[in-house]
Amino acid sequence: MTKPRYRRRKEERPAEITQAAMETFAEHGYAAARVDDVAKRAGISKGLLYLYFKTKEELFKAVIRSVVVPRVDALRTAITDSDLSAEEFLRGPFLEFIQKLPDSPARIVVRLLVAEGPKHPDLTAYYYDQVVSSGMDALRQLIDKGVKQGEFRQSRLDEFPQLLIAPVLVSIIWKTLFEKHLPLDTDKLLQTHIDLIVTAIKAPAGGAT
Amino acid sequence: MTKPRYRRRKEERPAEITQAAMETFAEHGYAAARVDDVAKRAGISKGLLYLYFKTKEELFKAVIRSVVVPRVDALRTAITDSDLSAEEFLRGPFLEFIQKLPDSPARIVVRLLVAEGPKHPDLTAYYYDQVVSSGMDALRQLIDKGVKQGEFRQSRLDEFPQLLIAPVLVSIIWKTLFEKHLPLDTDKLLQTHIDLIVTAIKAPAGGAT
DNA sequence: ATAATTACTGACTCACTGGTCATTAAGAGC
DNA sequence: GCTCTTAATGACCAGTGAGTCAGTAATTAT
Repeated sequence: MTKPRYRRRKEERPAEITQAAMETFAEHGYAAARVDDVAKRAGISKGLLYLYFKTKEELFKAVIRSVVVPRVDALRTAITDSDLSAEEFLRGPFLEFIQKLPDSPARIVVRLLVAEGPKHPDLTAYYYDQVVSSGMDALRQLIDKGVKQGEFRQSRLDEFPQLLIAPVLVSIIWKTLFEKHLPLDTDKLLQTHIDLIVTAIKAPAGGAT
Repeated sequence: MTKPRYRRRKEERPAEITQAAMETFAEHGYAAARVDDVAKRAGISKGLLYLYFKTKEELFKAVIRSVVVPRVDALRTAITDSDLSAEEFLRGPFLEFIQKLPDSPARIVVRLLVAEGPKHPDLTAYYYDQVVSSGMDALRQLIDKGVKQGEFRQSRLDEFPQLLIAPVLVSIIWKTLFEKHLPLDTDKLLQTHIDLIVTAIKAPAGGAT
């Protein structure tokens, strides 16, 4: 009755390693995180990790991708599936979506990207294509819809959809740095933000049908 | 006629080293920056650098402080000295101030803080006290003044003054990461933002004198 | 001029960690 | 059971870079 020293689990390893890496990067950042620690956390040897990921940088990219992909899909389907008015969508599903971000792994991604992005141009490009570009398109589309329907007045917001998610960055960075000094009710902050924006761009009363 | 191999310049060294460090950190981030390179850039030996700064971390903190201190003073005096109305102040000096940030060393500070902040609690505390806390106070004061004078309606913006500077973060991070993919007119973005906010909180026509 | 002081140099150490590889053993196939 | 494949190990190597320190030379004091 000798217990085997390990089990072969080819399928599960990559996801487990990625997860372990994310947690380790979250604690120490990319540069200061040791590959050995990632391996330990995943319950494997360093050698095995290098069987699945060629370099530390590859691992890094895999982490980013693993977080980004599902989240983007979620938002995109939410937008296309919905038949709410633009305002209702902003106040409903969109608000909900951004309220989740500050406590999700997105927080770690932001920190990692800001810190390491400039040194990984291909990763930044990937993130830009997958998240930023399509996210902006979706938001612009939403705003334009609101304008066409007469809900919203014409404004320069559709030129800068980034303004809609700016407070998410504030929330994330606040939680990363200042939570201990002064806790921030990010849900309420984001709610307030949406209220302000909608107020600003709402068409004056007496519009179309 | 032998030129001396070096000159003793006790007074100027610290500032020069700090400056060189900021440039080096800007290029590579804190972790990946070599102390040797900072020294070379400052035109001195590594040994001398260690005479002025006990550790790399000390140097890091000195860099942050050197950028932060003058900038905060600038804003604070701007606010207290001005006798403009709240709206005029937002559209004038305040807009000007935040428009300068994305191309100033503040950009580097943000990147460094997001990346390394969690590992340097005392530095984060310092930044919170010197910049965040007093900055928020100043903004809140400004908004309250606007409300008292009847320019602005009561809103939850004074609970979350962060919303006023949120787009600055977007601008900074955009310039750090995505400038090459899609240049961003940050001046116009910030202008748009102020327009929207002012529109949202402006009191309905027919107010006080 | 000479001595005393100290800003400054640069070669060295040493801990650390990313990445390799020879070896081991789990599990599949016969 | 026996053999073969390959998932998995862990000791090792080599590069790197933070921090040290014995010595040097610029400057000041006498």
